[in-house]
Amino acid sequence: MTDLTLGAAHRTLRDEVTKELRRRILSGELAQGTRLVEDRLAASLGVSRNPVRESIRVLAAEGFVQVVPRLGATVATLSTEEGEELFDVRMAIEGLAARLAARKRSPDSAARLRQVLDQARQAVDGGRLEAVAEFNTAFHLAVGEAAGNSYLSLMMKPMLQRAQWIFSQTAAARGPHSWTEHVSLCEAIIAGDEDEAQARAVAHVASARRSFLAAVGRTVKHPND
Amino acid sequence: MTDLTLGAAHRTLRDEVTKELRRRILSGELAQGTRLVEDRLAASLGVSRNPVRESIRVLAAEGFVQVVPRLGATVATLSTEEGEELFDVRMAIEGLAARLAARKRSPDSAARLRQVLDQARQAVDGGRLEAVAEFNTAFHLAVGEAAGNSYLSLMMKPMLQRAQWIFSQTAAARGPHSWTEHVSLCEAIIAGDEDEAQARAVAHVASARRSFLAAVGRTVKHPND
DNA sequence: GTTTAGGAGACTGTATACAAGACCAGACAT
DNA sequence: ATGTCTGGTCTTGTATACAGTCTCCTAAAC
Repeated sequence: MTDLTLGAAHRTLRDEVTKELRRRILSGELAQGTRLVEDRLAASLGVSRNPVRESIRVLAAEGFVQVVPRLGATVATLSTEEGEELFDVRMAIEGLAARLAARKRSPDSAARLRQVLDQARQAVDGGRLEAVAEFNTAFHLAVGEAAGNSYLSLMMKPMLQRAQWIFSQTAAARGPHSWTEHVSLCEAIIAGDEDEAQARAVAHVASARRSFLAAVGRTVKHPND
Repeated sequence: MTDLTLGAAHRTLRDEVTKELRRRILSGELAQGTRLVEDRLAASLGVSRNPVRESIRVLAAEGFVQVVPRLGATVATLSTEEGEELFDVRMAIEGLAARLAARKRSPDSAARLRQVLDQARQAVDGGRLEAVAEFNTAFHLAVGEAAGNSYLSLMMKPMLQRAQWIFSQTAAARGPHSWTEHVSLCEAIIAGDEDEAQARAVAHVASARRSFLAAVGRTVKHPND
């Protein structure tokens, strides 16, 4: 009898392409505004145009790609203002996520949060910057998962990836304070203190916003407005 | 000189199919859990499978469709708990939207809000229930647009459509109090009173939650403020 | 009676083919 | 020089074709 029909987790080219394109965008390998020509992408990935097209639609729905009918798709552009705007949304969403996570605290989610924090710490110790960014996103997402709200999780995933994108684009690395903020947020959630958890989450995002603005002030000139 | 290269707003089958499938889902024409067979949909819409496939990916990203590789797509199912969970997210998001809209108030957005409210009122007077639902969603979306936050708008559109879906599924029609709540929220935004606007928005969503729970036939509890 | 092998049909995943729109460059007219 | 026509080319939109896999039904074996 077939043994793994459930656990198979089939790999489709479409999913692989989506992951790869998203990775290229988040890493900056595909710069903002880059034209996404289906033929070229398909050739460079060794697949046909169909999986590429479907991936582009998904990335467009997530906000990473802009599509204009008949004119093609480009990597979305992110003005400084749009980057800053995201932090407002994050404070609202992640504040809610932290509050709900504290309310619904469970041994499982606590273990999951600690696990991700530990992976992040190891990445920090190892100086693996790209892994740090990954686990940072994973931690915030784990908070969302701990909230036990499916639509919240659905929303948060692209939102957090977008935040990761913004940081990679602006070269705004977070310092060690980001780590301590994660720890205290994690503790508040595990302790079940809703108000404290929400406050920690909001403060953390506000702190990230300051890092972002500082980095923008350093590195970016303002040719447009 | 070329006359309309910009305003063309090209129609693609993909967009038409996406709109039509979303409409069928929101209207309940496609019930929860319905299998979405690409061949059949393509035939019923008079197109090939490709536009249908791309539409399904988009609807999946928006949360209306669940896709399992190699097994196909189905209309998402919405448990009572998941339906209720959405209201938590809405309170956070729409509260933020109302606050930002009040902060960024402008004659344009005020006119837009009043326009949608007027359309909604006409639909109410005419007893056009499906139009009422449409304009209700449009009003909430207009608040999001008035906030002047592009990512917030991007998030809110599927979220509000999902809310509309939930109401159509549970036959939880909102009474006239929904109308007066809209008006007072609109006024608070135009007046620029951030705290009042946010409070009105949160209260409105809370009111919607009560209608939902009443329709579902469960006792209203107050797990959160 | 229950279980298991196997095969037919159905459906998805992927590739290829064709049609139509958009861009670019050069020719031509004004 | 400016403008606009025209052909060629590139790219997207859509359709079709084929391969792989899943489901389900049937039948044989225990």
